[in-house]
Amino acid sequence: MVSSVICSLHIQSSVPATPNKKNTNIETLRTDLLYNFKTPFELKQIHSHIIKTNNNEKYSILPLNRVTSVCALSCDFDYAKSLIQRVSPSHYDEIVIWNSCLKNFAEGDNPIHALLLFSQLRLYDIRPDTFTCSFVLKACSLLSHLVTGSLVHALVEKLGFQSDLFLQNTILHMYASCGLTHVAQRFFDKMPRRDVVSWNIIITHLTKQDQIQLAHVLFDQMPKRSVRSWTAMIAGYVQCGRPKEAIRLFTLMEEAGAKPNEVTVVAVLAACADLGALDLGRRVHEYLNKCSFGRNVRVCNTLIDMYIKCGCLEIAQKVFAGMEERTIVSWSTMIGGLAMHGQGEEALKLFSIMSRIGIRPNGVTFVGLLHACSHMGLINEGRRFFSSMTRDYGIIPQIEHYGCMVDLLSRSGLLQEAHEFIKNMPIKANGVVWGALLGGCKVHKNVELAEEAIKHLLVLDPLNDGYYVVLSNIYADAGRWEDTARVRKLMRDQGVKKTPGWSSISVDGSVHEFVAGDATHPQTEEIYEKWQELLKQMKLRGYVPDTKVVLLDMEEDKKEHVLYRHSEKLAVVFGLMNTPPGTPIRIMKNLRVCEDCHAALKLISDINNREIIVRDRNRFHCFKNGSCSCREYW
DNA sequence: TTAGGGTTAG
Repeated sequence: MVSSVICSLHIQSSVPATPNKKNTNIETLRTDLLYNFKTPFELKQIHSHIIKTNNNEKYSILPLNRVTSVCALSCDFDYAKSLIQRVSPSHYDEIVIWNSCLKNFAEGDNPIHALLLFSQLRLYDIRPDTFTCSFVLKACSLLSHLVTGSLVHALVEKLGFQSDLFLQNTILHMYASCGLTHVAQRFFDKMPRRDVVSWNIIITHLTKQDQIQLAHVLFDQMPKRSVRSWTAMIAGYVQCGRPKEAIRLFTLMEEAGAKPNEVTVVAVLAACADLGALDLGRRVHEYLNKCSFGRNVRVCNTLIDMYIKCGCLEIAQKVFAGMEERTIVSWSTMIGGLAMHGQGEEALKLFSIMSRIGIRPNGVTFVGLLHACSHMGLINEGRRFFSSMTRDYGIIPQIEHYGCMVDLLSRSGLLQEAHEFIKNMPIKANGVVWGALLGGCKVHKNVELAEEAIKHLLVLDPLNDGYYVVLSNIYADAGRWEDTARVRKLMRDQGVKKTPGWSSISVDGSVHEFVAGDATHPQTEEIYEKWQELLKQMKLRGYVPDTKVVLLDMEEDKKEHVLYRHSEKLAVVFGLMNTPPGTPIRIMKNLRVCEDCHAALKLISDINNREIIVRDRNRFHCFKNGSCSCREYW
């Protein structure tokens, strides 16, 4: 291709110089060629053309970035060097040109090229300046390349660049990126001068190392904070699973008058998603509508995730539909969200649309798809997706995918096949995988396999109370009360305590949290009165309390009493009393919904003509007109 | 021509 264009350049040199349309096109071609050569060979062809046509002024428009990039990593370093000197020796310092090339490499797809070029520069005795060091250190940070990083650090000292604060920060960042917390901390402590960037680097690093408390101590000590300082702490709290602290800090940030940017917003929305804090999430959305970054893809992706996890699937769909640009994260979030909300068919439809327009799925997309299949009992479809991910897309299944497959098979009652599947897995099964089998054993009442699953779970995840509870339920279901007692004793012996269940509901911006048997809420009396009223109506419609879910040794009527005070029932009754008729009631729960509450909430939704949306530990249940979106599959 | 932060599975 290039040769033919070179040829046309030769032809052009013989045609009259009168400007015409054809000439302009050939000029464009010439310029294209000058800017688009890809190999040293092509560059040399251009070079020879310049020499042959004696067109020396062309040297001045040779794109230097391209000349250096194309030659730097080939064996033509000498050639590039000589060409740089020819191009414009009076205007440019040679190192500036190499720095520009280093910058492109460090910020490009293969930062290793920056390190290779740097070694060439050293080999040719080209003296680095502060910029050179900074770009190479950036590449070292990206590659966690400690060897070169330390070498450049030593060079910085040797060349006397220690007073350059920019470089000091870059070195600090390099040590942090290489995971050398102690070295980074010592370096930070010894820095003769620090600015807000130095503090931000060390704080961000500590939050990533789960040292959030130490990070907060430094945050409090900072002489001056920037938006990035606030953002680093807020994002740090979200990443280490403390969304409440993240939101508290965001409130302080607003009070301090700092203006959130797109990264702050992503962190805050993620915290809202974790907590189900819809009110704040909505407020952030309103803020976004007035901001320049309201259309940022990552911001929109997190916004979608927030609405999904706060139970507002339709708004999430609207945000998704309105996006100008979508990434695979947008599609995967939406597919997973639909599955979580029991809209499996919609999830699969969205995947077809995505495939049709040529978007390539990733591993997370398949987790969503497999969830969708699992919740709809689409065994063969799930099997097809599982084999397609490797065959068609080269994605190696991870433990999450195996977990989904075991869940799919177990829920459908194919327990033996699920067990075989686990035994044949190329990677070691974890607690989630065996837990999925145990869950299937509960639904399909298979005591023997449940015992096999628990044997593994006691080793893999001995402190997880949920597994003991499920096994105990399985025994209770089979009328094996002695075994139920044995599981409870095992729990006691192992020092495992049942996680107290709680449910929360947000009304007018305040969150009301209820635990089982709650008597602390100011409206307790009214709530229980309303419940008794409701219970009568429910019983008229055939509600029978399912006391087997109560694992305590007590008489039946007492068990009923315990059952009636489950946290989600209290939260729903509170919701009925304190929200306008006809509006949806949104509940968040830390554990899975029990069978009795599930049956009760279906009836309550019908009696009161209310949509009740419950987010439990695993998924959403949307109760409406007496049925649930999970179709009893949970 | 140089420094620091973000999204989906749980």
